[in-house]
Amino acid sequence: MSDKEISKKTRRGTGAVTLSDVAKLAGVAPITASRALNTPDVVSPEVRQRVQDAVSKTGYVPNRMAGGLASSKSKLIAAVVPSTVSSVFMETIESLNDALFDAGYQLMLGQTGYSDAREEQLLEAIIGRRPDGIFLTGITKPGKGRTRLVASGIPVVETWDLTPTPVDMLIGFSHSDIGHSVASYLMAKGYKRFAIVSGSDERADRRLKAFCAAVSAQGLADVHLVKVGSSRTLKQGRVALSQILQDAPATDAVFCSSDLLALGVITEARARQISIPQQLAVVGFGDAPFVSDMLPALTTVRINAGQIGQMAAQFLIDRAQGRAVDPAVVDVGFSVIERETA
Amino acid sequence: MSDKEISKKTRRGTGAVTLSDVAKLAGVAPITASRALNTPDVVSPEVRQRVQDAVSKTGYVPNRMAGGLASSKSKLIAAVVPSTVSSVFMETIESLNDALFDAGYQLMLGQTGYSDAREEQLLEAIIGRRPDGIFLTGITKPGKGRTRLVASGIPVVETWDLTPTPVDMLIGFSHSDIGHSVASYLMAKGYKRFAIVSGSDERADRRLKAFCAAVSAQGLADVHLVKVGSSRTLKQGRVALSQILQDAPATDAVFCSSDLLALGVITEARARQISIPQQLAVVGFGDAPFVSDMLPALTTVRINAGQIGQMAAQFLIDRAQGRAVDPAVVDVGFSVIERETA
DNA sequence: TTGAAAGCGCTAACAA
DNA sequence: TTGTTAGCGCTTTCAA
Repeated sequence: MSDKEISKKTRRGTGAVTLSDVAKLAGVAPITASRALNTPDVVSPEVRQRVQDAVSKTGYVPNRMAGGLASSKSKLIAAVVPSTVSSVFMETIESLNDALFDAGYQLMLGQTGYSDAREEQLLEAIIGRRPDGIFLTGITKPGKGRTRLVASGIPVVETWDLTPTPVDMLIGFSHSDIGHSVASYLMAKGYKRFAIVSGSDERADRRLKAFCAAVSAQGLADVHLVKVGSSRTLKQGRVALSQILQDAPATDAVFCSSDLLALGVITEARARQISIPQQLAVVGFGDAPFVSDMLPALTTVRINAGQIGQMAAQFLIDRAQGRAVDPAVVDVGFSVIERETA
Repeated sequence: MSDKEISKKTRRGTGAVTLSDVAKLAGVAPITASRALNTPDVVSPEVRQRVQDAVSKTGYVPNRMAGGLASSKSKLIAAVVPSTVSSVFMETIESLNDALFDAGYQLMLGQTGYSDAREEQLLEAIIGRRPDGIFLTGITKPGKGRTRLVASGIPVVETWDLTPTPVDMLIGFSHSDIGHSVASYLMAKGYKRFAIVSGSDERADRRLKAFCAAVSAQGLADVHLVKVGSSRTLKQGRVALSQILQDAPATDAVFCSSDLLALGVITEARARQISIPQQLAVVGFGDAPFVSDMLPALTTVRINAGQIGQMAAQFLIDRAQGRAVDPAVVDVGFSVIERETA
């Protein structure tokens, strides 16, 4: 009716049901309808009911963009992972997402593909959404991205690593300690000639360096190193073992930077009738859900990925709701899980 | 300065740099700054430069929530998966996300944990964000969720299955055809007594039924069925084979509803010195990246998961930008990949 | 090519 | 407990 009259310079919305529509139907002011939905206890039971009915009748779904703009609370948390298919990180994301959803938050997921340029773009896109928190896999290197992140004032939790200079909160573990522990573990078992099969990322490098340092501290021979790409497939593990056997045939223990690589090494060993762990020991990294039931069961480094996700969710939610988080730096540790391959 | 004067009843924003700040610094109206950023060619080069400089100087990051509210375009796409750790779906999500990001869209990820109630909640939360498109894993059952989805008017692409009654767009393949094809494949190889190890989801059930139908059409013995939970671990595959050997020892071929289950069956067979494929054939589902390099290499059903993600992104973006998508229903098919286990 | 005005749908602040 | 008013930060519409 009145549509025609105000046709001049009137912008129509999407036609979707708005809070005003609901309020009108319930015979209250929009703000009262808002309260009936968001803070029900502050509204009389009768009004609450009328609003509820109006919501049901109209099929109203609140527009969170508008709510977010008005309240400066997006109820959105962004997470950045190198890759989505790698299940090591996704275990964390799964528990993060679960915990967030239960608290009424949505997850935005971005993947960097291990590219710094992409990470930079991604961070800008994320900040543009004004999320209430940001989950990062790994540590942020100094640079434009980090500066923007700090400038945004958005709560950030870095994970999966340790650093003396976190952007904000931190939940991780020491990769150096892992390298050291695995080396010690293997040396204690009497292994003497080591090889490492490693993906090319910075954290794996730190495990590797500590491993080598521990080995040379005992006066043992240099560690033979095989680098694979960032994809870390079973196939690469197989190829790596072939190279090791060719270039360093005396190798009696291999430390792999992922369980899948370890599985590849084991597979290749089986193809060549090399017995594990008698002739060759293998240690993985990650403790993927299936490696405990493999044959032979994989000795590996266990990270409590689910715990990282849960804690991160808690930290982020606490901060989003104005509570302090203390301590804001947590070392969740790791454990070397002894099974059959070493 | 003037802050003090308007202190009464003035709501202050987050203190972040806004478009107005940039505009002021560039000496233009806000709308001109907006145009300089969003439609640069419609603005004079000189003004464009001034605005760019102001952006750099201030570190301005546009508030997409505000932009979205004003333009009714959120540049957000939501995706729903049953679980995040299962890499079958994540391969699709990865390519979906890549394609979306390149087009300036962000991905919101929700997981249902295979629960209908949760899916319902999730859908409501998603619609509240007014995404420009929704990616769904599987087919939406009639119900409140589906009704809301249709009512929202948001472009939807259902995937990973086929149905004569899609909500909107559809990219999938026939699970019945898969069951039938695998049965035919195995029977052609001379296998006669079949078992199925299946997760409890509706799509696996359809593969299973078609498999059984094809088998009984040839007058062969009933298919022995082992159901596992929704988690589908390697361990469950091992347990399943134990059960099969006990309850149906004459079984000569097993069709598993996931590659990981198949890996479990193979592992258990190895533990029991059952030779594959001589004594027992095994077929998986999914063609996970590592199964081709296993020993023995897994015969499985390949789904082009990456293609599904890419197409879905294209469909959703096209529709979000007002272009029609035709055809809106695509069968991407599947293939039975013959390797060593069958 | 630039700008003024209005409003997207909601909530914070204040008042009653 | 309820309502009024004024924005949140941006883009659409219309006018120059």
